[in-house]
Amino acid sequence: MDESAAITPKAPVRRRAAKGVRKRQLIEATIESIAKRGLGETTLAHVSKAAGLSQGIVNLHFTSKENLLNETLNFLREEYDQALQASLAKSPDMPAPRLAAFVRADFKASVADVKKVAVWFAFWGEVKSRPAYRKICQDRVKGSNKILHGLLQALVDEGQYDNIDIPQLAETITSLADGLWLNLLISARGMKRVEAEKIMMQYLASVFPKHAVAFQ
Amino acid sequence: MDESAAITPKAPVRRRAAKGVRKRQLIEATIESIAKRGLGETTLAHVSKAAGLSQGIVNLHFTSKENLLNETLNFLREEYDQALQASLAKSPDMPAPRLAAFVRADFKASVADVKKVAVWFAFWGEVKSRPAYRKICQDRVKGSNKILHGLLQALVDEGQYDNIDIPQLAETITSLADGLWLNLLISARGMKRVEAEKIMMQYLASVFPKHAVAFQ
DNA sequence: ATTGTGAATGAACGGACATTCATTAATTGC
DNA sequence: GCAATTAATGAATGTCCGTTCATTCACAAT
Repeated sequence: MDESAAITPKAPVRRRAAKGVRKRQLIEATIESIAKRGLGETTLAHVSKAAGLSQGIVNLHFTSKENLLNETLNFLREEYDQALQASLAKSPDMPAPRLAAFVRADFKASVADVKKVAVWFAFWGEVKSRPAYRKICQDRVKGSNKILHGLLQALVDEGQYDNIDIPQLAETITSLADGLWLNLLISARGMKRVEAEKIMMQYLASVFPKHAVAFQ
Repeated sequence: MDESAAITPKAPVRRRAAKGVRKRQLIEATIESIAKRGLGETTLAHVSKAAGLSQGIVNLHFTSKENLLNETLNFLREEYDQALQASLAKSPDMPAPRLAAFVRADFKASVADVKKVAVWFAFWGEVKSRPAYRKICQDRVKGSNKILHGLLQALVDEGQYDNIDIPQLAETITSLADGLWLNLLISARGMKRVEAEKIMMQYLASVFPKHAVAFQ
């Protein structure tokens, strides 16, 4: 909470650190700040202070604020991708459980916590006017969409489902997931991750009734 | 496009106008600016210039920028409500067509055009850190959710549908609608309103198969 | 120890922006 | 017509914030 407490207390303050370490540290401070104050109110002073470092530090490592924000969004995207891959890697190699693992990734605690979701929305809110943000957001969807298509195709084949328009179904699934994220953020009586996940699963069970057990 | 062209050309520039007229004019200029530049880059100079008025005009009518933004979001909410009411008013008085009218309202040209959606997302992006925004957004959902529950109940009764969890279904429908809006905003190969609407209808037809005709 | 290197600092700078307010001008009531 | 009223202006003000850069400091090589 208090952003001046970010310095490791006992250990003699390491004044020098590897580039990668600092950049990551600053990106995480940025995420914190955006979640707490919003994109508009986030200043470099906030970020550097939260990281326990000095004024000019962001410009040193990222050249500009704009750059820091781009890299922050990119970090979020990579983190999302990795969570997705990890979720898939753990699932048994069958279409239905894999699809379940795919959508569950969206609601894992590390991905769908309110802070992270708030930051995603902060960037989405500027997508229209910032091509750089739009590009990164599109890349996220493009990557996961490709996987999703594969999973859906496999499942349709396995279950001999008829009349399923895969591209359209994929859009529905991603849209529903994103909309549930908004719910997580806004909902008055605090919709929870598990509840969102349940809604998602219920939907998949209805589309693929023969595999309903996989979506419980 | 060019924001200096907002003055009505021939008519002798009316220097004075009713309070309500000016406020509305400024709110519309704000929406334009947010859609074009984003919330973060929107300045009072942009807004007043786009309205063809002077520097201090926003402070005169809204006291502060914060106030202007709150009222802009509120305007959007009211406009959304009215579009919903209008859509319902035109529909025949039967559950299925009414439900169709309800969701179609979300994808009417006046409501779901890219500009407006961009502005919604701009505000959603700050919801976490701005209680005032959150409140207004919650109110929007609360209002439409109440109507939605009624429609779903009526339709379930009429169609004798079993095993339908109405609150959960309502969440699914609103979430899907919001997610489709995000798609409208981000999607590379420009998802269109009609396409989003089709996805929505398809979903409803699958939930209420006996009334599928109403959702075409 | 001495020196070279580059990470880190933080005071200073300049531009942008919200807000203020004295002034101007249109409109209304008398 | 003549105040009185109030919308509107726009230059001025003060604050905030991103960026710069001369300086300091930690560390490694020699």
